[in-house]
Amino acid sequence: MEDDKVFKALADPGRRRLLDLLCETNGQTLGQLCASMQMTRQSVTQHLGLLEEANLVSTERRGREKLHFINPVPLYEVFHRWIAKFEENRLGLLHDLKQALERDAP
Amino acid sequence: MEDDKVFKALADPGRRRLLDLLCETNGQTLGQLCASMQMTRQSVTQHLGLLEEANLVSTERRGREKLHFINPVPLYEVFHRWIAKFEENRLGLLHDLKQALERDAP
DNA sequence: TTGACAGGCAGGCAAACACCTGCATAACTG
DNA sequence: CAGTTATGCAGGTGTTTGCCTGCCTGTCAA
Repeated sequence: MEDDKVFKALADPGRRRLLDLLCETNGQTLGQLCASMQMTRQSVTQHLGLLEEANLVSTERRGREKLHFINPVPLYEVFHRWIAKFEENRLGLLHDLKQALERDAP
Repeated sequence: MEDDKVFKALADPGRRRLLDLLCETNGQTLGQLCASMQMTRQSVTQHLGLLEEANLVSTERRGREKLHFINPVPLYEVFHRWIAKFEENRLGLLHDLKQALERDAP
């Protein structure tokens, strides 16, 4: 259920770029992020909002500024769960493939 | 550049479900997948098309049937690259966060 | 207090998306 | 061959998305 927000948040190149920027320099203000983003401040705000809803960034107000911090935890959780699932079936998948091919040319 | 297709392909719950189904039983036909999908065959076809463009599934024709096989490799590549990037900066991120907080209340 | 700066909120618009219906094609089966 | 089965293709529709403009609120500094 939460996974969906994470996947959808990562679906946009701009949002992935924002995560990259925060990965390089954490705790940037909205204005700082806008300076690297080639789009309107309002658009950046919207993207950051989605990232925040997906729990990928957390924010903190300091006076009239808003600082943005990256939160990689949901990334780890979602990815590891997925990797684990496919890793687990990896040998099985190869086996199925082999069987399917042999069904064709026994 | 290829990453974008992978992320976009994973953004839809239906497509993630298709990957799940193929993970359970690899090499299913379009019809078999449709039986588990609560949407029109044409919609499923469209989703499978996107998954194929993202190199997450490969197909093979057998007579009038089309078999679908999952390809977890791009998943590993993309995820591992991302995990590595954030993992690498993990301590750095915590450090930045601490500094930002101390800047506020020294 | 006044002006400049940082950000929030509302609405509009075009493109993308997810879903569908309807018809066409290819391949097994009797 | 005729009928059924498995899939392909074209197009149409309602919603979501990404981006914008325009205006409002709150904060700092002279």
